[in-house]
Amino acid sequence: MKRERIEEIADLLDKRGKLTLEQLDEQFPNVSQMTLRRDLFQLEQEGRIIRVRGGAMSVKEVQKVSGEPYTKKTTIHTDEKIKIAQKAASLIDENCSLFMDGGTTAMYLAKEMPDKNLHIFTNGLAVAIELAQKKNFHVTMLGGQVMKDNLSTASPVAKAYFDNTNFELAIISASAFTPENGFSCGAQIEADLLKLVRSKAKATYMMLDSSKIGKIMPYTFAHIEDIDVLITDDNFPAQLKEEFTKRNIVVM
Amino acid sequence: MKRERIEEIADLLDKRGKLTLEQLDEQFPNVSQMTLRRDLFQLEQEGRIIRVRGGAMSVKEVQKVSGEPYTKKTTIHTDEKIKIAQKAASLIDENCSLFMDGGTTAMYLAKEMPDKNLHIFTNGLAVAIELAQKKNFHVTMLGGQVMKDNLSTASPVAKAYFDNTNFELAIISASAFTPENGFSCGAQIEADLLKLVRSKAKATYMMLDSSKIGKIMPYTFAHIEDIDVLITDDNFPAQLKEEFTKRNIVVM
DNA sequence: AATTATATGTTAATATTTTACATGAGGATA
DNA sequence: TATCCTCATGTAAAATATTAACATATAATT
Repeated sequence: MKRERIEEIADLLDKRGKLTLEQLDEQFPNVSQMTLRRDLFQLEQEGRIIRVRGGAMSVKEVQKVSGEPYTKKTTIHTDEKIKIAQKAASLIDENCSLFMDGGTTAMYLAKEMPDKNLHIFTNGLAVAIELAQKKNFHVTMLGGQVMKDNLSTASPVAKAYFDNTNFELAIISASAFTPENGFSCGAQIEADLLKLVRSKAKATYMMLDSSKIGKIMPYTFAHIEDIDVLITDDNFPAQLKEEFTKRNIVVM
Repeated sequence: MKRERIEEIADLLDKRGKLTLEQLDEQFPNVSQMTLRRDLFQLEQEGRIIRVRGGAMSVKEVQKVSGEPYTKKTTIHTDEKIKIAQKAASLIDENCSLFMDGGTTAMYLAKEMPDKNLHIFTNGLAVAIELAQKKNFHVTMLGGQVMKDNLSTASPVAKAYFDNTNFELAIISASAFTPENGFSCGAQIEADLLKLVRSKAKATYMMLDSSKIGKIMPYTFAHIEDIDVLITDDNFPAQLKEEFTKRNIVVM
């Protein structure tokens, strides 16, 4: 009953963003202010809220203030990305070994994935940290030069890693896509890595939100026929979908 | 000059994550607390910090997914570690190539380091992210299995990376130290990596806050005579210092 | 140099938070 | 069931931090 109240407070704070002790007192008339204070203290210990003079605020609220911690992109496509991530997460079986890239969508995927026994390789620093939160994951970080814009690594030496390792699945995403130029990204070294990953994996799942369509980036790392499953959002053009399905590529 | 001070406060907060008014007062002895309060108020208005009882914290700090989480209990040894980090930072020359480990002290060091042209290798995920914030740093992440407790990587394959790379300096820290057992840590694979790093570096600087002294962890990766400089705090026992200096190791 | 406006300092008043101790509810044990 | 124990909660005083109000200084403008 203590725990329930605390969770209720946390929910309320996530919803409202910020609450004064007075407001909390109104919401919970049957306990004293001191108890509420102690609850807030505990939530603070758990890292879920920040106590400020007069009350407390939700950590989530603060995190919202200026969008993604490491990308400047505003969160317009956030909802789509989360949905794509959820779809992708539903495709992952237990006891499998897979590669994830270091992009924003992968970040959401990392959060959505169930905490099952999985071996995961990634070249994303933030993704690796997120994955490391899950008890049952075995996470392997690929080394290499750190790209500051997307906090991923890439290195010609990565090949050395892959020589001893196997994964069934590659779940990756692209910065840009057109039917003619395929899936592309902004760095040569990254493209090389992704090609390598593709060749190593038994299957490649591509996560692509529709905002990427029609854009071209300098380095292509895959063409339509190179992938097995395309995971996208509802705005994906029907005629483009045709292009994939007629090549026996699942679009979802 | 008001603006300058405010920016300085903001920088400091981004670096430290959190500051008490008392700490701020020490940093700015020529203005009154009230002025500092007003500065904090303004920064809060600008959405860059959050004022909490006793002081303030950086929004960036809160936005950080993990790394050095604000959740972690305000460690007593924080101030010592910052001082150690500052000493270490003062030793780093421009245009040099160095290795840093993934520990907490390294995290502080990453924040304290001046944004000069440097090549830095690290096995710490959070450290790499922190280093990537600096424009002039060339950061290379070592790959390997991610250790969840300290967000570092280690791998037998790391050797492959080191074959092609050189660094002059290794700045590392240990989880435990005794004169008999030397510098030790909690994972075999980590010890192996650190030994490798030592052997590869022209000089090894060890950061050790005095709380580590007298503790023993399972895997020793260096003995007293293996290091060149010991960077520690004021509580470092004088007789132990003797042990180092008589071997021509600089203690600072 | 005079006059504003802005920034800073000082202290008292106010509000919040913490501490310390008291009470009560529920659970386990004999 | 009585007793002891632990944990959650309540109360009020004490400690601490914040704000408000006013005084003074500094910089800026004419």
